[in-house]
Amino acid sequence: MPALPIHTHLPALRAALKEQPIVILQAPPGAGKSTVVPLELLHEPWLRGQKIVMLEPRRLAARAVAARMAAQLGEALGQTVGYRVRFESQVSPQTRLEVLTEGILTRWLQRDPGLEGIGLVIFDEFHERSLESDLALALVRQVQALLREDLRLLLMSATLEAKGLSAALGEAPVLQAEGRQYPVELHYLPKDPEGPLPGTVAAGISRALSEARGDVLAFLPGVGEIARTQAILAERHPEVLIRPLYGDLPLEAQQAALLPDPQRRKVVLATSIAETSLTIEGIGVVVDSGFARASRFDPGSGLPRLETVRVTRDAADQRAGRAGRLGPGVAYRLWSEPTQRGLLAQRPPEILEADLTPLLLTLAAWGIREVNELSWITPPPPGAIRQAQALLQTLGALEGGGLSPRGEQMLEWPTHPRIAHLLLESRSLGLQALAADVAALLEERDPLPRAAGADLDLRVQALRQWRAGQRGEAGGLKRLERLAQEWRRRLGTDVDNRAPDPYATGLLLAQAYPDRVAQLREGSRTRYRLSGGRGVRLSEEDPLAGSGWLVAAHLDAGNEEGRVFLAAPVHPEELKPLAQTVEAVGWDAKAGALIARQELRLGQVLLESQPLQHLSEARRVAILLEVVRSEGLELLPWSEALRQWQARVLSLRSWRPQEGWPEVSDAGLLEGLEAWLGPWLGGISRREGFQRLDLGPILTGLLSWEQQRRLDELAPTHLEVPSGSRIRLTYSPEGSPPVLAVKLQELFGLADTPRVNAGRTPVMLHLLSPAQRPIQITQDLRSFWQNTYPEVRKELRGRYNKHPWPEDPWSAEPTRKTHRRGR
DNA sequence: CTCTCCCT
Repeated sequence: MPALPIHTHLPALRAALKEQPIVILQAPPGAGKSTVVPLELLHEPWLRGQKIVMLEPRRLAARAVAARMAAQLGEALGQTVGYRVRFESQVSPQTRLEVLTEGILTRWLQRDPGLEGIGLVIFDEFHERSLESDLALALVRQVQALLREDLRLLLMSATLEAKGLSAALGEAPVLQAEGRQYPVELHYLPKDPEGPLPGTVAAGISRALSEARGDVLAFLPGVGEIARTQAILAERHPEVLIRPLYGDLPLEAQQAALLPDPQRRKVVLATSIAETSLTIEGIGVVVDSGFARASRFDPGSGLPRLETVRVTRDAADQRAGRAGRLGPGVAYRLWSEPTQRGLLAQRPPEILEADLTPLLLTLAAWGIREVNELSWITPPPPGAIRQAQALLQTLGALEGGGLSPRGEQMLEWPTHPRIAHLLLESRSLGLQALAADVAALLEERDPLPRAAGADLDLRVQALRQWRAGQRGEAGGLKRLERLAQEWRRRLGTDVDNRAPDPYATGLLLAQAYPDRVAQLREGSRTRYRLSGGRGVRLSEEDPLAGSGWLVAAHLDAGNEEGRVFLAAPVHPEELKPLAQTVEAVGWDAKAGALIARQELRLGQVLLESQPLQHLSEARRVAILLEVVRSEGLELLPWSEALRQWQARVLSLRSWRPQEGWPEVSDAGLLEGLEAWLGPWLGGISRREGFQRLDLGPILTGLLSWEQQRRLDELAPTHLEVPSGSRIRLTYSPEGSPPVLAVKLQELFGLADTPRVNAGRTPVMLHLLSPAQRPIQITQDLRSFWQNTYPEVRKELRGRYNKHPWPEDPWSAEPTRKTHRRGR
């Protein structure tokens, strides 16, 4: 075995693992850690003959690493060294070292939480911080703490963040190994470029072609930029071979980009797929646009959103490192040095940006109610947790905070909970064969070009036609069929190659995506509203445009409106079993009317609505009372007399606090609304109905007979004055003395201020002129006659000469008339 | 104008 840098660190690593439950090995790419370390540890005494498991983030890597190690032992795969990825494994009873993709371990743990027979779990490429590796680590650490103190964990990481990681893991020891990478000379731009990216990258590539040697690898964010850059370069450098490279490219085209061309110099225009997943031979120069596309889960809508973001420092280093695999290389970074200093060190761990539905289902199966029962390096964010819980609830996977029987069934299917639910439901719908095809298509890359539009049914057709015999390699259909075959096997169903029913496809999609049922908006052919609440759009040319109802499987949350990439039409009647019957009962404030409808709803989307047959009186009254509470007592038909009644009762309440007069202020009435108003609301269903209430008797009912009698006696509505007039009193709710507004002439002969409240409360006299103008306000009539009247008389006598102004008011005849017509 | 990558 050739000596790799890692070999010098092996004694320290052995010693650390002997003592420590968790060890971190930091080694850059090329140090040989993935293939050397597991084999070297296989015979450690502390393993006590138990197996080693190593986790890889990608299937390709799991197979390749296992194969390299088997070759080093001179064995076939599946002897001492084996691997497992979904639906594929090479292991035997002799296997002592198993390389797994990360998710496989999580599934193992469900069945065997003690990890029996395993002595060491190695996390390779841990710095990538995939959702699965964070979850696997959290679970395995709990196993270690509760059941398996002897279990050892080794985290292998390529980046320099080992210190922070160590701190998060109880000061786990960190070993650092050197890499075996050739130096890469870095070039920055004097300032950040402006204008469209393809032009900038094309210029960078021209410079790389003239200044450096070897093939060129350029990193761009996505397919659009790659195509535009290719167009510019093809004109400028006809002598160079240009190859695009991205995940959606057919396999043959990908391979063409990987191999060197013997005749021509090659430029590969790649997405971030070439950072780690694919290695290109013969690259001498890297040109890095500095941008990448990243998917972020939007917890608000439950939809992913694709964003163009600046690369992080570790990604930029990884990109540049691609030029230093065979010899010293060069990398052109198309940004400035100040910008470089501002780059984020690493991408945020996936757990912060991903859909957490699968994670939450796993946790529920693990019996975890509260995510922080586990030790996380980065705890999952609350918004995404809530969204995942809501979705699992909708899919019927949860029950009383734990896993439901359906949730348990879902876990038996190695796929996203949405798709597991679709597969399970296909049985009762009698659509198993179609479900197998649909599930495969939902998981894999789209076999058709984007121009084909969003119709999922076209994909089912393509898969079925391919299967029926007109086979070619195009579009990864073979891969799709392998997957579909697995689902058919598990569903116990046969191939069906007939033309599919697009509405059946839509019905299946609705099982997986009940939150993505889309109803066409009125007056539009492309704009839809999702049951989950968001607005989404199809492209104008899409053959599905104009369909009234769709279920969207793949979409992008977008900014204001989302975009649909994959969908199928659906009959709304077929959605009824998924929908919820909701009683829409309440008050439409705008229309001023009671609403009582029974609605069949799928989230925000209304399937059906009909008047509610039985609205209980209690509910109706409760709603109406709430309306009064929110709109106020002014909704009721108050008259001046009733407001006075209210003020009279309140006056007595304040004058005679011991007597138990009721609290009939507006606030008090609102407080006790149910009791006094509730029984009268029977027939009301519109705002006008309140105005037809007979409020007088309703309010009077608040007083006992005795109180009603005493009210009239103690706080009469009117008083008779010497002239014989019955004059209205005006009470105030605060209980200040009631006002008696009366023409002065009507009081002649009266010595003292009239009183109410059994003689205890003198009224407030507003003495008026014959023209009803106030002359004086007083509670002391005697003093008025004595002190003020002579002056008033002098002043007004001339002006109102038809009225009597006797010198002696004490003995004058009271009158409401003028002189002449006086008796 | 506008779909990165990966996985049970």
